Amino acid sequence: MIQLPAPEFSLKTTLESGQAFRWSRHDGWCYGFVDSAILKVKQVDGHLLCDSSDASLGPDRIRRYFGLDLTLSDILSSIDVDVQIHEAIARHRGLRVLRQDAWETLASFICASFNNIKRIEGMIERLCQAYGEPISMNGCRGFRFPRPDAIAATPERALRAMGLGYRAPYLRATARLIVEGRLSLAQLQAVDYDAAKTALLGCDGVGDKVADCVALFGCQKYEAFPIDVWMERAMRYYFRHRRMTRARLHRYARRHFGPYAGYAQQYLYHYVRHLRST
DNA sequence: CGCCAGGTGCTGA
DNA sequence: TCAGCACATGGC
Repeated sequence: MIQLPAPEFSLKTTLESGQAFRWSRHDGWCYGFVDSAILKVKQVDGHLLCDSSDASLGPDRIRRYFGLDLTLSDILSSIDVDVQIHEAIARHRGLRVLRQDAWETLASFICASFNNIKRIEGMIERLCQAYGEPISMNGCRGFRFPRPDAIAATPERALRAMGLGYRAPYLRATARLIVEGRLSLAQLQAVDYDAAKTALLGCDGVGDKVADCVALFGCQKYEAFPIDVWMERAMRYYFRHRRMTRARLHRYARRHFGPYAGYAQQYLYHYVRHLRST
């Protein structure tokens, strides 16, 4: 059992903020995957208690996964530039942007387009059960996220049978791009935001929004600002009487919030999605 | 049943 | 550059 300090952090808010689609909760513990290992984790006071299926998933990677190596208060100060984001921060302080595996993030958000989170979770779970490697921890069984070559080798009709709909050919084509070496996900970690986004836009089924999600959640590009229907709705508040295309909203947001615009996006996204329920 | 969902690709102005 | 449209599917 690993214990690590987790100041300025809310595990629950972070895992429920729509960044990751494979976390679940059973009797007080959160179960999910970090890369290809199962992680069992719970927050107690200012610490995380962790148990992992694989020795390769150590404290360093867990700390990085949850973004605990960054000082949240500094980031939040830098984006706290108007009353809307101020309210979102006040309500959900502790939310952090995850650093997930780039391939899993890319594949997941291709599935996420024009879709709802419940169904996205179901689609991904079926993909894992059908094409991922089985793994178990303390008798708890699960399936790893399928590797690109497994997806690339699967006929389109089989992917459609997983409920992917028209996204099936997109996912397969993108997997092929990676298998054939025409897109290096490792490279995306090293290059800057613009270069990473341009490369991602070369994938089938990847437009501005999905590319920004992958850049932000899978490539640590904190200036990425994904705009989906919820964010468009949220930002309408910023421009009450003007019609704005997503491209214009995107330009504005990046300039307005600065190098951690992605954090602002995630706080605003979570905030507007919970306006009704709280 | 109708509406919505962490949109994209394509077409035509 | 931007608007309009088709695209699959299931949750609510």
